Amino acid sequence: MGDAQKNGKPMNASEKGVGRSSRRRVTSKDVASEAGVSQATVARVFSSPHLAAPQTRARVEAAATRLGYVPNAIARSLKSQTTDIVAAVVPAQGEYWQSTLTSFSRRLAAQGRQMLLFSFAEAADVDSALTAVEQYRVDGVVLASSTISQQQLIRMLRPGPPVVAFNQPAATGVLPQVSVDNEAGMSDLAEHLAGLGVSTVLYVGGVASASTDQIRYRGAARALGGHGIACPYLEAGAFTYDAGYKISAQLADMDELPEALMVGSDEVACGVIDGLRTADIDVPEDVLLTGFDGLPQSAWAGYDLTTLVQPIDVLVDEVIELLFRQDTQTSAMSVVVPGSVRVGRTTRRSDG
Amino acid sequence: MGDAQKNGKPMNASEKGVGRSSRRRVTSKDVASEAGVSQATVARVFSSPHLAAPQTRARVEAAATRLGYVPNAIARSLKSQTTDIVAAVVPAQGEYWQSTLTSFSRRLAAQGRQMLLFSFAEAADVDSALTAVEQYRVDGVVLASSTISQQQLIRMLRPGPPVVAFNQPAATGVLPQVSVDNEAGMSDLAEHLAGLGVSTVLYVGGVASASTDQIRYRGAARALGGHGIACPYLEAGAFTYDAGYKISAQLADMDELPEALMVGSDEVACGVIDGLRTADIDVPEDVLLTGFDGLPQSAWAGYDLTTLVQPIDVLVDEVIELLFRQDTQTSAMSVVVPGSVRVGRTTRRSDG
DNA sequence: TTGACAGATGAATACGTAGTCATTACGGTG
DNA sequence: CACCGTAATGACTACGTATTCATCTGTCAA
Repeated sequence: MGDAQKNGKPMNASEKGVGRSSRRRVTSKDVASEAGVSQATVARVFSSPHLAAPQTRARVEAAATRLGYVPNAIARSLKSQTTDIVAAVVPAQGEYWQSTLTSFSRRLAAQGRQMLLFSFAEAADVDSALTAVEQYRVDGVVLASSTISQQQLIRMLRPGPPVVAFNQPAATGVLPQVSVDNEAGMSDLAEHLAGLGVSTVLYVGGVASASTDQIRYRGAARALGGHGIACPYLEAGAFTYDAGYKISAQLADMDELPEALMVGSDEVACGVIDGLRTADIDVPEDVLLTGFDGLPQSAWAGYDLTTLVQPIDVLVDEVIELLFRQDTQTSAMSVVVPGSVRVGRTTRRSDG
Repeated sequence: MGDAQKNGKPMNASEKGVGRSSRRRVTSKDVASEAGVSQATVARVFSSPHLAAPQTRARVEAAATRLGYVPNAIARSLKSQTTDIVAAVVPAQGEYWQSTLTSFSRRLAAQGRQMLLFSFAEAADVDSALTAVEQYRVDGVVLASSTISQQQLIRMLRPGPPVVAFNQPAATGVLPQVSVDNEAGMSDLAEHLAGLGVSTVLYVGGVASASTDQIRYRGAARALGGHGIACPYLEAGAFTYDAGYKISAQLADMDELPEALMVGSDEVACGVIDGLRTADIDVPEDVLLTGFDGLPQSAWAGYDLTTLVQPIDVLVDEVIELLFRQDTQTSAMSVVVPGSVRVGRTTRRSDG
């Protein structure tokens, strides 16, 4: 009550009613008058505490707590021209992307940044997503998806936040890019098969037009070629379980099965395995099989794929570093991270 | 040159250099002077076009295109006190949440809203996530996770954006909430088993303290009790594949297996199936099994679970509607959506 | 011709914060 | 005691937009 008297001015509008029940959000101004300091001081206490006297800081913090003050990030963003938000443009489908998303989100959170998520089902939706990305002045953009067109990539080159492509080799030279070493990875898997004495191999790709698919196939074909092994290509049509399941019917109809199948992604590989099983073809007894990506499901005992495990946390860290490093010219930089082969049951024949 | 002369003032700082190469973002002011109108008119063309003369609108739009103007959503948010952003607080782990995320994201995008993603690994991270949520003045918050504490829920009750809990029965009465009918769903599965003549059942839960787990178990116990069937509870310890895989060792060690296992989630169920298989126990030959959730993987031929399919799109729509409906008092509203039983191979014995 | 009126536009302002600049107070040095 | 540097703080402004209010133009009816 003493305080109320000390303040000679009549209650102003912002104090009408009990105040507690007001829906209006508390601002730094409110805290200022509550603590008996200026708005500038309140701002300092929250953004650069070392510039405020300890005693003042304590008083302001107490007032802020009392009023339930929470700094307005929107206003801060407008003033500071930085949002602490990173946009992620990611396909709605596919196990792989979903598992990378949360990794991204956590890494960013650890830095005090947030992730604005844009997922798209159709390639056509990418444009509207990019438009939205431009409106929110995010601090960085991660483009993930092998189906984003070259033209859409170029669109992001106009003045704006830094952009990094994720696992999208087609972007090399156009945008800074981070990906696993697709070619070497598939090559390693091929060498593994060759080491097992395999002499006939069929490659089952996802989408032939996707750059990751092309490069992975190249890795397989080259390595096998070095051993005099041919490697025909068969397209599943999508990077999905269903596509793998369906294409397996064609495999089952073949006059003679190859000794091994190299599948372009784990999710497709799981579909292929299950599909073959319905035709009474067992993996690995009747045909060996390799995957790619290292999805959690690929390690499930029901599948236990031999696959190339992508070090997702490393990839994510590289992307973030590339986004926020300031020193060098990163416009055409491409970071390639090696994966590691995990040998599972699908390349282990009981009879050796 | 004529224009330059007309403007008596010398070039100001913002026009230094060639201008084209400047990194500075184009503002409505820039467009205004380019089009020879006021900033207010530019704003009108973009936010309420009907208030501008068609001819003016065309001129402004042309100028905007020429300059590559993109409205600044941050500034708009500050002025309009609305961000068109919805925050989602979601656990980093768990297949289930990942599949709902993209559904959310797409629905929101269709409304011109974006999703700010907050994923947390530890329950302790929830608090920092909620703090961040409060700073960005989002238009709505979706809380998804059975491990968010009551206290954390209550924290969100302070004046702020509307909050809806997703599949979190514990929030009922505290926050508006949307979930699948866990009890009825598990009850339906139990009836299905009872219809098969099963007389001994074991329930394998995820986390006993999670409200979803409790309610699902209750559904199973009640329905089975109605048939005079007991239903002991066993806790896997987490809603993960690994937890299911590990707990299956305990099942394999039992003196006598029950006729059926009711598992609290599909992901755990997959782990249980694979784990039992290593002990040479086959599903469904040696023991029947049901899951819950209707994950994509549960429909994979390798598992083909009998499970309760959650209508995720419906749930998501309900959440969004609850967030943005204005008319009614939604503070204690709880929406429960029925799921549907999908019968798979795991409750089909070849011998009937 | 004049008044009323609607349509179109510009000037000014507010949103909530962070930083620039100016002011004050204070302790130490010559 | 005068001077100066530093710490602490307040007044003020800019960030880019949407909206209110006032102004202006042209049309139509009286």
